Amino acid sequence: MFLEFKKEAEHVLKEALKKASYEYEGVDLEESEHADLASRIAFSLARPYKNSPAIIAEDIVKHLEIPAENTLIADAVAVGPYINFYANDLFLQMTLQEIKEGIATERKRGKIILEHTSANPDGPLHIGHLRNAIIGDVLVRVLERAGYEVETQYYLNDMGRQIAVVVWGAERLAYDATKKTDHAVAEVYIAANRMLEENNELLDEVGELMRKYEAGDADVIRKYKAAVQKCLSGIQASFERLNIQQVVFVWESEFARSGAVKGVIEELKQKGDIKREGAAILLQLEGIEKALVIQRTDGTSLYTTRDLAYHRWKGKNCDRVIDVFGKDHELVSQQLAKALELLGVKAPEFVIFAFVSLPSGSLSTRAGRYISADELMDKIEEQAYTEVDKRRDDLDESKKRKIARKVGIGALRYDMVKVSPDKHIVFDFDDALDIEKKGAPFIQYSHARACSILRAAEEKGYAVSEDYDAALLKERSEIELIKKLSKFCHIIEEAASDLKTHQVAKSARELAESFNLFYKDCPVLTADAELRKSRLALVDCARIVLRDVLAVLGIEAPEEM
RNA sequence: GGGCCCGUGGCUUAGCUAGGAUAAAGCACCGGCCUUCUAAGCCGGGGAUCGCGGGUUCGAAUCCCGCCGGGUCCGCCA
Repeated sequence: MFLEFKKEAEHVLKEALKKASYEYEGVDLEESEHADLASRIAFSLARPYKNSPAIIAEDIVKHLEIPAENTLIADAVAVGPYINFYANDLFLQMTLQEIKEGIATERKRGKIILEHTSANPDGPLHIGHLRNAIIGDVLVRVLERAGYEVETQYYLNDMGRQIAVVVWGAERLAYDATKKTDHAVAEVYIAANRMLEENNELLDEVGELMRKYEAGDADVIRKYKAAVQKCLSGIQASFERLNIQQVVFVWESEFARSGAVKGVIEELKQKGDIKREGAAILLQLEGIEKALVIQRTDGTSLYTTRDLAYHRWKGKNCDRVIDVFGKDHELVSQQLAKALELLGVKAPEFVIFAFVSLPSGSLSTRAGRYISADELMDKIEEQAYTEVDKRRDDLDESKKRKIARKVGIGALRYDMVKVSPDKHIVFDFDDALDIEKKGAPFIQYSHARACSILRAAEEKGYAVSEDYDAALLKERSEIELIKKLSKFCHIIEEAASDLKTHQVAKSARELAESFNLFYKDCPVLTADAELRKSRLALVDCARIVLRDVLAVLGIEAPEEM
């Protein structure tokens, strides 16, 4: 409902500006701690109209006309240079009504192909991939909630040297059948790398595998598929445990063999600024100093070219392309965008996130220097279990485990998504396992409390009904809570347009905070019958929005904790 | 060497795109609150030259320039 309120305030303010004959660019209407909405427009009018901001604000307010009925605005006043808008009782009432009826998200806004994670299938996901996967997955959920149809893709780099090393290693070493499959693959990969380092002449065999794979040798393809699938099934299991939504795996090799890569190279030769160094082909892109190699001296394709073919295909098959990439892909993504422009295909929108490193340095699967997502999940769930166990010895074992899973994975997801993607993270195990009080468990706890009130109400025969009077909700904490609830759509809209998921995490925490204040201030079950009905309605609305905002974060909402 | 990103209380961060109302939170620390719907909660307290130096502006954490520290990338790896 906040969006409707903002729209109306904007309209009213624009009318006043027109009436007072001010020329303006934007109305500069923002959320504020001092009002429900505040405009700073008087500052920017001060200079052209040679008057103090306070006088101009006063003048604008004089011309302001708030409709007599059917309005969401209670009042608009000039406070010094600021014009402050306040929402009225109808706004509060409509907010609750809208939540109860279900917030409409029927608007169809087109199709998005979003790519995230795309980790090489040479081992398990590690904490770096985790950041990619979680940011990507929350983005998917935000965009879906905002009305887009989203297909999530995982680009599978099966043509690189790493995978060739895995395939080569698998012919000489046995997978450890006792381990999760992706971990078994990593062991072979690490061991194979060591063998190759000690015997450089064996590298030719790896090169031979790569050539045969690109050429389409049936036997080699079979070996590759087996190795990649082995790793993938492990990765997929981790995704499920992390509550990552369904992804479609797109194999890089398909673009190489389908002729799409050749097609891209031919097209770039015609449309681009090409130079040749021997048999290699280089593409000079506008504004980028370094030329992009699009074909090797030996005539084979490169990762970049194949990626270009992939992105051309994506661009043609949806309305928006979004890529969640690590910082190391920043230059590559700029080159990609420029080259796609040459090809006449829309460029992707990039969400670039900074690295996760360990105190000992950067992560490396090949060197075995990483913390796997599985290990982290195991430990955090265990930690969550001891926390549950500490508080709830009345519950049976399976119930405690179930809650611990939700809390542990939730805490992990929240911690990853709460910080801005361009912040570099140095991973600290103790820190990660310190189930932060104001993180996911805090929000989940608020949800559980709301559920608990509703359960107790039902037992006493006080069912939530449509028959309540929102006007009875006059306590400060009640009003604050409703206002927080009203912002849900606004938060989703902002996150969907800025592609900034960490703000959703922050808003979710603030909502939980508001609920906890209400919980403390306003007894529900012991209130008078009429007030009780209103408060029960509010609790139910809070439950719905807390559940929804957690769902957008991909965090499960337990009904008890 | 060049490009891009980050630098905010002891620690982790939000705010920076579109400059404005006392710089906002969490952790840690100190003190208080469970006979009332789950204390994973609530209330109070101390603690910040917003990396440093200039500039623009009536006004700068926010914009511009320089420097320092960290990260990342820089043609035939992916």
